Amino acid sequence: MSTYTIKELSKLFDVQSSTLRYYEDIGLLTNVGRTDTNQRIYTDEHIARLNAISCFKNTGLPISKMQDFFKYEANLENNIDEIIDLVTEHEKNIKEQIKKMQDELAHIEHKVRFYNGIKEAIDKNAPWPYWDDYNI
Amino acid sequence: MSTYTIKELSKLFDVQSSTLRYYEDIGLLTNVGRTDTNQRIYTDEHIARLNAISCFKNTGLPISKMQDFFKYEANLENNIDEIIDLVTEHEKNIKEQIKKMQDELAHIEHKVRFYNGIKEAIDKNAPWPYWDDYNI
DNA sequence: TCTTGCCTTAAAGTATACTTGAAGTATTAT
DNA sequence: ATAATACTTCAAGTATACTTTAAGGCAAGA
Repeated sequence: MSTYTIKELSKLFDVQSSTLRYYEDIGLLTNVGRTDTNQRIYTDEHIARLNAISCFKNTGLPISKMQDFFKYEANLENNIDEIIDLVTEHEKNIKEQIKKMQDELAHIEHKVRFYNGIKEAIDKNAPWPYWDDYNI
Repeated sequence: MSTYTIKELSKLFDVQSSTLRYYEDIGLLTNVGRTDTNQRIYTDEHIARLNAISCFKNTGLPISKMQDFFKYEANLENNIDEIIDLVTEHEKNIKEQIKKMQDELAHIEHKVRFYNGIKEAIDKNAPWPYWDDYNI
């Protein structure tokens, strides 16, 4: 089983060392070992944790929910319903977010086409496309 | 051309009145009219603005970029390249966000299946599924 | 007319998620 | 050995995006 220094994890996950200390302070990272000179040692357990944190973060799960999640996970038998609720609700949220982003992407793509149309008109000294077409 | 009170816009866009005042303070809403007793009056121009703000917000564009966008839009002839850059980069960001969310959704769906498997095992008093399967 | 409730400004406060600073100890390269 | 860099704790600071408070003016129903 491998071990890692704070700097190694920092590079692996592209987070600052201070963020790793912060995650430990607030209970997202637990059971962090120490060298005889008090420096943190992480293990593959922490790699797995940080993969989960990264996934949760990328999908907009707030830290408070992550704290709940890892607390539930530490005592899964007694919190299985709570953890299922948490991940199921988060799954639903992600699907809604994706749908919303896809809808809004269409609007942004429209804006990109619209302003490129304006630029062409400016370059050719031609009249601008109608603004009526803009606010769809 | 219709006009709207702050309360009407607040309800239409599901934002607090204070947020509409804040958006005006920081330049996201401009040319807001007043009644003879100093109360704000909005027009369809502001409806269009708030649709754009809402779209940008839903797709994670920071307010500082929105400020740039509306400043460019107010003087489009001289800022057409800047506004095209802004919306094109934002389009790219949204696409990346959607892709990332779709990838991470697969992980969350895996967690949902995994914890439901645990729950079934608990309910049946059966042994738990292997943790090896968990960290994919 | 009174009361309730919405409007106004300006400044201060809040929530979330870190980040930085200070002071001190430890490690690494020359 | 010495200098530069990295580690430690703990508290305070920062960034973003609002939200609330205070103190007062305006408005609509009983």
